[in-house]
Amino acid sequence: MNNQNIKPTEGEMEILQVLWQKGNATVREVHEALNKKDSGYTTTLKLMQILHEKGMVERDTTQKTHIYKALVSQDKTEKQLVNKMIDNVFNGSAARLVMQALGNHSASAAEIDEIKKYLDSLK
Amino acid sequence: MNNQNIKPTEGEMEILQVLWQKGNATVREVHEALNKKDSGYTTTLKLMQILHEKGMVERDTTQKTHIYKALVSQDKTEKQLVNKMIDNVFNGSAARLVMQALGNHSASAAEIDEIKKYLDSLK
DNA sequence: CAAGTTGTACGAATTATTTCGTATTCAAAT
DNA sequence: ATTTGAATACGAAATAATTCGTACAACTTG
Repeated sequence: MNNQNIKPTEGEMEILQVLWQKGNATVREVHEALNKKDSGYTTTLKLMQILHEKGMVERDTTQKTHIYKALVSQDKTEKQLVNKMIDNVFNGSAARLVMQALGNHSASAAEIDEIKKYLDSLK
Repeated sequence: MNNQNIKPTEGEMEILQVLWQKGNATVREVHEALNKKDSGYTTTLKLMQILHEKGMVERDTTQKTHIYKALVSQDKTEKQLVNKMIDNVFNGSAARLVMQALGNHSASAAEIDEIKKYLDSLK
């Protein structure tokens, strides 16, 4: 199996989000984007170092201030997490998850149309 | 807010699943349903006791062998977890989660039809 | 009734995750 | 050059979650 197991923790996930959104960023940028009142700069730093150890991000260390970039793709990571939830929570039924997601967050009419279009494209 | 915060851990979640499916069950029944090779009976027991402490399950202790039953609803719990994922992973977009869930191979043609029907019913 | 079996209770060890304290390095500014 | 500020490194504390060992109670059943 070609299966790289991407399993970011919740804290790691928050950081990856920022990196995906920004493309690349310094620790300070990430830390400020998250602006957590409950944890300090070195916590963010540490988490990013751990992400690096685990091979989920790369960094440019040619300058004093390192620049980080996600190595795992947002798409793959999201798929992993969603699949895990489908298995763990919805007993393997993607449809059940979808309905729960929509029944819920009162998706707008526009969103619903978008999803229908998407469903058609799957055929 | 009337918001009871249901936040089962992954291990707790597995047990709740069995309880929802079976209606009620003994520790042994749950443990066997899960058949984990990597953890013993007392682990399952402990987790179920913790669920009880937290008020997520109730139990009938009139007999020697206790009988457990979920107190939190499957629907509410699923909603919580899905919402959390929408927020944490999909930046608040239910539609993105849905598409990610369906873009997988997890959804069969039949499932997709079912979802479309469901979408129509939402209007 | 004694021995074995099955159950609960629960503290404590283990493992995972997050958070921080502190040392050190580098660069800019006085 | 010295001070100051902003950065990394990293061990270790704090917290959370899982797992287990072991004591003990309650039922078989021989």
